[in-house]
Amino acid sequence: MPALKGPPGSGSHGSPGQGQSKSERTRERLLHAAAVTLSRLGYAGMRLVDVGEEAGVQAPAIYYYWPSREQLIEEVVTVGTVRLREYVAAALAAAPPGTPALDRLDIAIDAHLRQLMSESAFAHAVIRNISQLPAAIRSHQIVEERRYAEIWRSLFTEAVDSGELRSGLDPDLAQPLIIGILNWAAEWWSPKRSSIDAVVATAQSIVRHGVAAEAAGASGISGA
Amino acid sequence: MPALKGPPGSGSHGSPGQGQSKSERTRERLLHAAAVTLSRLGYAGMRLVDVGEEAGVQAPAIYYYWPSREQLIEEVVTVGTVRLREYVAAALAAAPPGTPALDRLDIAIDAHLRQLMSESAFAHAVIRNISQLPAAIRSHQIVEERRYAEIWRSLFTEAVDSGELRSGLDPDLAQPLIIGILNWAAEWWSPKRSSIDAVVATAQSIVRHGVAAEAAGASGISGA
DNA sequence: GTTATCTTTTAACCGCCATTAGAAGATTGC
DNA sequence: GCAATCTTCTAATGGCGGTTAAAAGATAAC
Repeated sequence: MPALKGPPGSGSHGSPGQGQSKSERTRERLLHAAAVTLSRLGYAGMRLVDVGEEAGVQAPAIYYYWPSREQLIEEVVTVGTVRLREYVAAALAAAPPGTPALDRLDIAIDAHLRQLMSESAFAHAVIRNISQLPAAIRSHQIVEERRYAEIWRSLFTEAVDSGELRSGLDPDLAQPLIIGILNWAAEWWSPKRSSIDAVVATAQSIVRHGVAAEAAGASGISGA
Repeated sequence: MPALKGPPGSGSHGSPGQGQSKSERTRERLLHAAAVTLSRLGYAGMRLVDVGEEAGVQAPAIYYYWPSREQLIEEVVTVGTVRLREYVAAALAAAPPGTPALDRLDIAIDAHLRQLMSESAFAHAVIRNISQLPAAIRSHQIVEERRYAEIWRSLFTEAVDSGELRSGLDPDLAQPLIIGILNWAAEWWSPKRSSIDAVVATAQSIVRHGVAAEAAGASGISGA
């Protein structure tokens, strides 16, 4: 009975694959393959054979790293949610203090969209599957998701408090509607269709005008 | 070898269930059950047992009406797309001639959201599954979807031509982004959370301000 | 009330896929 | 280069679920 690896990658997703053991790299390759396959075929449709194929490995090899298919999926969606949250949080944290709420909203939109469209199949896998995931698998993910939602909630709260949000707009409805703009991009966008920059800019423009108080200008932040 | 029913419901989805034979009603019940189950469990996760259970029938009974699981799903997604398109098209057709493009946009948003949130599990099933459906199953659906997309494209074209769309906004990007606001509502909205009317009004408000040319007023049409 | 047809059920069948067992290949320390 | 461990493979196993077969229940016409 070989001692199963604890999850070593849990904190090291900054710079992908250099100074790790072969085993660690295989594990990451499998996790990534699972994310890709999961977003293509869905929760019930993802076969371990597909994952193995995507990673260049036979299916049973997966059991060396995870005790079950369910655990693998659980890690994919948890990692996907965590990375998305951390990416957006980091972008916001990098903004100088005193940045207006609407500019911070632009930053969050930029980060969320980029993470979704280019950075990782993980966020993609989460967004396409949460609604169909058995509750048992979401136990960890759901915690992270709530933490992420909290970021957006506070963005809107800031905007309300500073008077930047158009009055009469319910922030508790506006927020999920705006998220919809971003998340749905995972369904239709492809690099052939347009540049990421163009999508980000258009989304920012629509959202800013869509929620800003009447007086607000149309400017944005620099091109981050 | 009992002659399989041709699809009798193909044109009669206006007023649900009164003057039909028991068989026709069972077929509709099964189709609806399939839509519900499909949106809950996804393409690969939908079991015929679940569909049967939802409809109060044993699974093999399904084969009296459809030759295979795939054909059943194909009908669900096709019907879902057709109904959505027809519902939105009808709402737009009811607008008086000369209605400004942005007001027509409000109408389309209203219709799309209502169809999605209350009218039918069908649109729901489509939206949650298109990306994961095998191409073979989408052959018919995809045609209807293109026709539906054409409605939205022309809405935006009208808005551009009449100068109601904010200049600098790419309508080919704005359109799918706006659709995202609507479709994603299927993921988060529940009747416990808010009224449909509130969601519709908020979405309309965000979209109107989001895409309107600077001079445009914030008014809408009457409440439907 | 009997017969022909329509509808639904129960009881297999069969293939697919997660999982397990156990053997073979790497890898590393010595 | 040899042994211990780590990693991956090939070859079963077992259950689940789509599908088929054939019988049993409705239904309607006469």
